[in-house]
Amino acid sequence: MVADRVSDVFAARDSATCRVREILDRVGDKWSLTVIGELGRGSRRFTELKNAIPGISQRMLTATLRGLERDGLVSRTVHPVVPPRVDYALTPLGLTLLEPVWTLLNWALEHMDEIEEARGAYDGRG
Amino acid sequence: MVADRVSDVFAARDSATCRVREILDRVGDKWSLTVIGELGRGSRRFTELKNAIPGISQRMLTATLRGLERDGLVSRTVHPVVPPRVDYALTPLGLTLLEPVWTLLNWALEHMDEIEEARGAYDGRG
DNA sequence: GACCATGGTGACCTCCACGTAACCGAGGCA
DNA sequence: TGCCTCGGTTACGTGGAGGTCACCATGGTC
Repeated sequence: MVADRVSDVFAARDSATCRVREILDRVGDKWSLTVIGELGRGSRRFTELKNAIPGISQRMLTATLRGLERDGLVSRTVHPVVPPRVDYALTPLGLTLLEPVWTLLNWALEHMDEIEEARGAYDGRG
Repeated sequence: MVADRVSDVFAARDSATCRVREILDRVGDKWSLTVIGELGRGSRRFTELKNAIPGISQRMLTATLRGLERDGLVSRTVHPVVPPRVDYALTPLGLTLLEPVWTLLNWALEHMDEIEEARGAYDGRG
């Protein structure tokens, strides 16, 4: 049963919970997952990312990419030409992240209706 | 390949990305995953949760539980006794969430070292 | 009458994630 | 001499997440 495995891992609170929080802090911000999803489709230039992700500001795209680069999830390649050309891509480590993300995404797609319904019921009760 | 599936889902930006953001907003806050993890081990009373989760304040525990209850992930059972007794447990829907959470947790445990190392290298370069 | 535990609620404050807007430097091009 | 593009950086402002602390109702118990 899945619950048992989860419990076992969660039980080691010092190591596990704090670590999962660290990765949630990384991936749980507003743009990281979207950027990772876009880069999952292939290498992208800065401006390509900006155009592909509606609503993201230049500043936030830079910040998000820096964070992902710092954590070794994304690689940054500068081509010394004019105008500048910078390519971003998922690293091998970044690629391995796609699977857990996909699992979560899939869960969201499968159960969003139930959640929506539960919210309606809860709010209806007051 | 996992990347392809992820990309396909992410490609439907309107439906998928916004939905995964919704679930990340729920699960990505500071305490929800920890509470879910604890409840994954079995039903718990309010005070048991408070004691089991070091650092959480009464107010945040209440808020977190209310949010999870609203989304149908956690059930709340009040026993009309004195002093009050309130039991919290994962709903069937909440139980299904354990698997994707476990996947993410597992990824975190497997790759945290690499991330730590990447951070060190990045910060070292300045 | 005073004190305890339980399961909260509400006022208040702080900090930071995020948004907006302006600016920048190198070179091509007209 | 400007003006363009690309890939940023910097200054500044704001909302909301989350922390702290006080307070509360109930009834048992001493």
